[in-house]
Amino acid sequence: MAGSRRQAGRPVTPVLSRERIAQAALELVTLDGADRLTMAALARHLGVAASALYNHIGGKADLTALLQDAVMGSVDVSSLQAFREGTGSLESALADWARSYRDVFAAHPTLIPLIATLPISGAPATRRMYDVVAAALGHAGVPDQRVVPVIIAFESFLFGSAMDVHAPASIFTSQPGESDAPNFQRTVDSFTATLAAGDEGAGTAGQDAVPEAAQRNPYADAPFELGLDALVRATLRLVP
Amino acid sequence: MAGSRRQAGRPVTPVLSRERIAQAALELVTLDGADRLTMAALARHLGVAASALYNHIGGKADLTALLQDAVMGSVDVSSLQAFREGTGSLESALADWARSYRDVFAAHPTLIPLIATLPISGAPATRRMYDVVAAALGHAGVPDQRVVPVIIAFESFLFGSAMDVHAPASIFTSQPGESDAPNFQRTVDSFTATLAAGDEGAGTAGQDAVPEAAQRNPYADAPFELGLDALVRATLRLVP
DNA sequence: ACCTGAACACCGTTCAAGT
DNA sequence: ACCTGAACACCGTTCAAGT
Repeated sequence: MAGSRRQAGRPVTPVLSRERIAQAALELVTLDGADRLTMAALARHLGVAASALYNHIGGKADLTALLQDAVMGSVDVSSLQAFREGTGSLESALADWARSYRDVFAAHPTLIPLIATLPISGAPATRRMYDVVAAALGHAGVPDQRVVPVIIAFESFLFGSAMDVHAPASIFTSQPGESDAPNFQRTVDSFTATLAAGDEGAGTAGQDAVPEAAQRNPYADAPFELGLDALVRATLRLVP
Repeated sequence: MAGSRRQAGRPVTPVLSRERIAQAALELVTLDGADRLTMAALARHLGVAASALYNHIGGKADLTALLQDAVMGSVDVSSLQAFREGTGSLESALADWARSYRDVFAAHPTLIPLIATLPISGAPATRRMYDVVAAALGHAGVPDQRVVPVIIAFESFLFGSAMDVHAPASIFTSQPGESDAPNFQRTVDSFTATLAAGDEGAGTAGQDAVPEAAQRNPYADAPFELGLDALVRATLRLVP
């Protein structure tokens, strides 16, 4: 216990690097959520003092940028790449990419607000992803000046949808007292009833502070597919 | 200076209330952004000690719920209401509502991550808004079990779009060094070129810590209108 | 160059003491 | 019931001191 501390002063071989820090941060976020990603916790996870991190990263904003690239890099663009090379349809390639994108961020919901408003310059993996999407859209015949609006419209929807995955399902369980909003309540009941067939009553279980992916809102998938279909159709309509 | 402090003990007439707190919080957020909304700052704004707030609200989460309702209540649903009563088209009513929704949250971008994942129970103004939307969709002939997915798909897109309004415009100004992502870069140039006509070079001005609405991303509107059109069309397609 | 450990100015929240 | 003020366990960040 007492002897396990590293002595002060420069170690013979560096303990940290931007890569090690990024990886540890991603592990921590995946385990505990971004709320628990503090400089102190990250340092503990790496076995160093918190101040040691500042030898490698500029601060917490810099750490966030590292995380962004690590997460974006795991979005699956293989279908789009294949389409660009002549295999498959734009329709299914876009859908595959969008579902992967949403899944990746649904697995890290607390990261979304951090990442959604971040510039992509200096985030190589992110730029690479955009490039593949742009190339595929161009290959399909979408006019150049329409490509960026398409990508951003998708992205806005994907970020929002990823957040919705973790909206508490209790959105739809109205309190006995509050029977205002009768129109909304009726449509909610109708919607949940259609899902109830073939679904064990998901909702009441797992209340405590469970890590991220735990309480997945079962009502998020139908809206996602509806919006995705709408955006894919709009994109196809842009091809002359 | 020395005599302006309130003495300890219960004041003859209460200084605070949930309403006063909510209003002050909204003022503070509008002025400085949600980052600067701390219990201490809020208390200072109200002229009380921070601990006094806990006599009226449960904590910061409770404060956020108060804010949610205050903000949601300012979304304009009059077009949807008019449509339900027989005036206008669903198409334009939905678009009016969506633009208002986006504008409201674009004015409070830092609030989005807080609100997007919040339950709506116990938020009366929010429930009222949903009710109007649901009633309008029902009046147009959208089947009951499809109403909720439509609303959530819109909402996901609207939250994402509101965030995009405040994405730094520098997303599109690539560093001289990084000329990877050539496909993306070409479409970016093409997009910004089409906007350049009739636009004073927005972008380089206003770097410092300006309050919320200051740096509005000029490239956010075209993607928003594209996605909005896609979702409106998808909604109309649901009417038998 | 790269680490430790103390220090600083914050944060949200609790609680005894006052009226 | 409703306020003050001290206190607690945090936060991110800085910096001298070590090697």
